[in-house]
Amino acid sequence: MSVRPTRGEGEQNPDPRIERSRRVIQEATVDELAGVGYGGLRIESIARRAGVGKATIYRHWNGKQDLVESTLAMIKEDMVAPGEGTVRERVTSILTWLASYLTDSRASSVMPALVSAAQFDKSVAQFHFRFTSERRQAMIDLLSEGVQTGELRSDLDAELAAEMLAGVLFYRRLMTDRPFPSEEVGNLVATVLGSADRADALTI
Amino acid sequence: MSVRPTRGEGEQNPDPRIERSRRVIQEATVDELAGVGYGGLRIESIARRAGVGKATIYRHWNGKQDLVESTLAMIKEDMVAPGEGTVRERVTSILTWLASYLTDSRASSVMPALVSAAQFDKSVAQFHFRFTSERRQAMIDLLSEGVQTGELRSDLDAELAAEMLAGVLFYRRLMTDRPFPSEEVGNLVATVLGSADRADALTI
Amino acid sequence: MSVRPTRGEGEQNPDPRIERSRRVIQEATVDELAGVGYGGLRIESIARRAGVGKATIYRHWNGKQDLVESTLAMIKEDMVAPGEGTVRERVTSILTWLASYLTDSRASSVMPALVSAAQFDKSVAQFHFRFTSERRQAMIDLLSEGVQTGELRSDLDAELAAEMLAGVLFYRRLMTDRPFPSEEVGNLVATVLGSADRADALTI
Amino acid sequence: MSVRPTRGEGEQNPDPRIERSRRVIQEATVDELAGVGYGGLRIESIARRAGVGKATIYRHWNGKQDLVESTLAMIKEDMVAPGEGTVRERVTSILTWLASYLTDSRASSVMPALVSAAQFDKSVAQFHFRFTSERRQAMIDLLSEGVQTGELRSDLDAELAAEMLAGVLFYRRLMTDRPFPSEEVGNLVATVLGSADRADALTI
DNA sequence: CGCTAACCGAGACGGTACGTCCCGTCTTTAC
DNA sequence: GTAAAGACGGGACGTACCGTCTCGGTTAGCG
Repeated sequence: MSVRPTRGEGEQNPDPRIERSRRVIQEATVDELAGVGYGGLRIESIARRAGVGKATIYRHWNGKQDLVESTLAMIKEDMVAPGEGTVRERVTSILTWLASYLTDSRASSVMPALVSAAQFDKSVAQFHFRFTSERRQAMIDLLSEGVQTGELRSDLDAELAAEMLAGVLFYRRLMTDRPFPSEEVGNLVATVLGSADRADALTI
Repeated sequence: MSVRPTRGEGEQNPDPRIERSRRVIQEATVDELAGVGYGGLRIESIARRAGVGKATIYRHWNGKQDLVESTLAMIKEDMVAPGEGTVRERVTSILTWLASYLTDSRASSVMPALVSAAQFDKSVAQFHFRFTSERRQAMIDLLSEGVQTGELRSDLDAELAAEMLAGVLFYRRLMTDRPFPSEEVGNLVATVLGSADRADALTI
Repeated sequence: MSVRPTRGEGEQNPDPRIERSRRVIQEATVDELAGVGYGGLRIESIARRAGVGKATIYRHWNGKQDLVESTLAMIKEDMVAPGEGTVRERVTSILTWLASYLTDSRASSVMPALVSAAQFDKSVAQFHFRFTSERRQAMIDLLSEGVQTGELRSDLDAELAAEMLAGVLFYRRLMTDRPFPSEEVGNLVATVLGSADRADALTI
Repeated sequence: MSVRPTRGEGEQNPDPRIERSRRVIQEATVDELAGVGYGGLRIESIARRAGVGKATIYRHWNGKQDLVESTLAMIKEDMVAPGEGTVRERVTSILTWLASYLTDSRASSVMPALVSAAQFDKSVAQFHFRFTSERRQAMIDLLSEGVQTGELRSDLDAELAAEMLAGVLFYRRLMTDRPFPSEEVGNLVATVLGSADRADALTI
């Protein structure tokens, strides 16, 4: 947890320098994370890049871990809204976003750092696993909805399907040097959920 | 590349102290990696744990990266042989091993470290991706064999299926705190390849 | 020089808060100086002890050096008036006061700090040497008066005698852990000036 | 006390780098002390001036105080031997050396720093007072010898005379900007001990 | 079997980054 | 306008490791 968490809406005007410091430091942190990863992160580099004193970082966060956690939480805010349409369309939309997020986004380069840090840092782990869990649950809910409405075949294991869909994307991002291209998401969805025009005949 | 690469079989007797030093240092490295990850790795800790001088490590490897790479290559040797039986059985056997490898093995705890290091270290990346690729290709070959012999349905996309199978396991290991249990590998295989007794009716 | 020097008597009423701030800050400064010396002086400690904001100190003084200088000048005001009686009595009286000043006074504990600071700080040096010089000149004048009136022997070197008298006291204060006891001042004066009853026989 | 005190004669060859490091660091320390005093001393400045890593200083000393103490002890070694001749000649010789030491010597500029530090630092105090005491005792012994041999008048208070002699020199060094010139030492000695050719007529 | 060269542990070295403390400046809010 | 509170950029603190180096003390295996 950061020393001084983002304030609630009801509070008075704080010193605007605080806002500014937190912002420039987090921006520098994202850049550094993307460039050298969690392990290579240097507080002094962040301070230098942000043009602040090292003490200013420690004034707002308790250390590298705290800073990274809070910065990742900030990035998470950028997450897409679900969208509209059939379940199949919404699933495709979410996965397309995820694929491009893992392919292009500056923020995505912190994912490997996060995966690694989560193994050895309790609080990073909590953040990482909770965040993943939320994303996954949203997908499971969506798939369950499709099963209930009959759009998806009735014997679909929503949980396993969700893990296969996400699994392929993360496998390609983390274990290979060829991230899953967003153009092929349609193909992946068709494979896991069955193609739309033969939905009645499909088994997975 | 290590300063003194593992010798081929044809070489003369080296000083046995060298052999011993390399061994105890790599053992200590595995223990440290499992305990604190790649980022937390300290050469001095390894030296202390191995009971050797720091210089002895640098005498045999060029640094942390070189040492870790060579140590991981050593671990890789432990990889299972394919086994026998039907394609479905062999696939299940490999995945069961992989699941338990990712769940239990001391060595598995270096996987997250490897994932992270691969992003920022060219040579670790090369090692990591090549190793993954070999594993994946073996699986693809196996699935293709199944398609050709008619054991698996003809429209199976071997590559995508391989990525789904492995993807679920790695997703669970890297992105969640509940690694995929080896007991459920049969279920996973049935879902992706279709259950054996209805193989003719399955589409993936 | 302090930013806002102590006002002369003719000035308008200043904000009484200013007067109060200056006072409590200087009191805290004396306490800190006595406690940790010039080198260990911390502006933040003074502010905390005085119960004022750090900025308040900088509003009235330009920094540590300025604050200390102005504080020492304040202490100096406490200096004794010469007194009355024979020259020998007045000399004894002044030295007795000086001995007890160097032995007991809270303020005396800043003397070593002053000695040290004078070597490296031009303005502290000016203050320190001027103050010492005034004290010394008063003593020389007094001794010269004694020589002229015939109370002291005619070949007395007033300047050297003054330095011997003060020298012993300061030597004991600064160079040993046994300050010169005020009870023995009579003995010292007798040694340097000759004992009163044999004044005609004495040579120094 | 320094972490690794100067070794005894019987020991084996140590790493010669240790000797060298201690030397260049102490040389740099003397220079810095002379330049900025004890209060202004910066470990990083010493390290920079000596061309060593900061850690090397902490490898050999426990901190600023320890380093300064050990450095002053080193300087003390340079102290003159008593010399020969009559007591009066030897006293004059010692004081002449002390006067020039306090006037010229690079090392003398650490004296004010020492005086100040002794007030607030127990171990510096011990060193400072002990050193002063040894010097003073040597002078007292010398004067006592003169009294016993009849070279000096019998009613001389050796202790007080020693303090007057040293007192004048230190008073001039520490309390004024005009250190006592070594050429006038003869005059001072004559005043305190009586001039040689009228020794029988002298008091004090 | 003894010599010599390689290998070893130990740890000093010049560095870099850590997280903490204080400096002197600057900004805000309360009175 | 003055004050308390405290954020800010800067820089030194003392610690922990880095990767390099030097040192004697083994130990191997060739002569």
